[in-house]
Amino acid sequence: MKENIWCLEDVNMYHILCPHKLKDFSKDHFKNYKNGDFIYLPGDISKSVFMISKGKVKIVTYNENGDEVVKAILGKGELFGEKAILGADERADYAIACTESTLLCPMDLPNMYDMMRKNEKFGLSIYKLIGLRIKKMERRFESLLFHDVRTRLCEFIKDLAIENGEKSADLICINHFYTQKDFADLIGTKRETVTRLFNELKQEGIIDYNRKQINVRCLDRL
Amino acid sequence: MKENIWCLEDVNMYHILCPHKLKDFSKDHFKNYKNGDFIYLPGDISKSVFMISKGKVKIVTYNENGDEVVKAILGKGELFGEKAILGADERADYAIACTESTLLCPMDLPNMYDMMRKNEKFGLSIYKLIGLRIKKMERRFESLLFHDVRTRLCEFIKDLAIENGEKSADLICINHFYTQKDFADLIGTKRETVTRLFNELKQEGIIDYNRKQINVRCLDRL
DNA sequence: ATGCAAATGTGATCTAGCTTACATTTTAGG
DNA sequence: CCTAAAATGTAAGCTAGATCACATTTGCAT
Repeated sequence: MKENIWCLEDVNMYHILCPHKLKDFSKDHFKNYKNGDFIYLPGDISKSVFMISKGKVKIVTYNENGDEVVKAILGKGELFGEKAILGADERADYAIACTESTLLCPMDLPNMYDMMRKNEKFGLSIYKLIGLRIKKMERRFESLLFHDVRTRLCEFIKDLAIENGEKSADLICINHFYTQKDFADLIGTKRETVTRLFNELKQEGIIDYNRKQINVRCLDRL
Repeated sequence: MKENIWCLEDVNMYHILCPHKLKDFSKDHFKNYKNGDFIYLPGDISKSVFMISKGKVKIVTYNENGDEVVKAILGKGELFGEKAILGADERADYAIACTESTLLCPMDLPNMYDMMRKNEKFGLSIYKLIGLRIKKMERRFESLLFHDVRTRLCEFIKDLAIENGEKSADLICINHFYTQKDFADLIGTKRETVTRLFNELKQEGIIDYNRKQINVRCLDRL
């Protein structure tokens, strides 16, 4: 339910931020990316923020051992690169389109600031979005501190179900773009453990799954 | 290095934000708190943000098992309750003064917003501060994901040394307000483990310590 | 001063989840 | 259509750090 509220708010954000409704952004165009295209790289100067209009985007870094670590997979209506607003002048990670024809709306920073000053509603929306991001991060952090791996995975799937799930009859169907390695990165564990847990949950009749779908049988047992 | 820069920036913030320099805040006064005083409680409506002018403030929550968990201990020039700016209307944790005569400058939200709109420099400072907070959080998060407990404790002490340490001859002296339980909470481990590690580091001649001081003998071996 | 609660110290288990080490299945690209 | 690479599956063994169970020290309140 908390999630539900957030989710609604997210949608709201999209309507407010979506440049179709914001003539001031008329200069900016939507940009199309193919699967695998880099949107930005670490070290690039941050001169814009992106709103996803269609498709999925992966945010990725490399840790000190050189392993690739997925930090987030974002979808329609979500903002990224938003640390630019907060004064980061260099990108710190990779943003990679991970769907064919990913449609993004880049929003120019100076423009952005201008709008935030002039348009109260817009400004507040941005704050709220950032606030939401912080809340999410804190939630993840606390989950990492206090919950074991299984609980974390269940929470993650639950969130996915609520945000992207399609309710059909008695089960919720999640179409996603995560590999088991991605799940592992995002909840802070190893791939093998994720595999084990997925099978455990399947055995227990809580979920069914294949590479790109999870079907949740009982949300409340997650 | 990076820490140093952050630290400097923090100080900068203080100069910009400190209400002495901001006549628009003339209505707001400094407020004095005694050791143990509650500044706010979970559920309180968030109508202001606080800047610490003197003393220390503990931010505390209770996890689902009902254990008290320290989330941060903040000092002069640091801001807290700033999630109010980002649209949180209720406080989510406890803020407790933990020094005799803790001096705070509460900054009213409506005022704040007003200023942010009118005064470009002020607005940008706020963004930067929040950006800094996010960066810090991400750093902690990554440390939790990738480093073992000992490394995390060392990083924590190193940060303390750089932020609060006083260099005297060949060692850096840190005067602090943390119990071993606090350290444990903040780096995500248990008190017993912290005790063990403190002694380990002492044995190895890297630090010396007592209840309220840590003397770092070799920063680079931490 | 003294007595009690909080903070610290230390050892003996115990275990979740990492590591390692492969096997199998699926997907993409020439 | 075939092959290599990526993604998944599974099992045995190991280890960092949690837990439990106390002892000791410190500081504060009366």
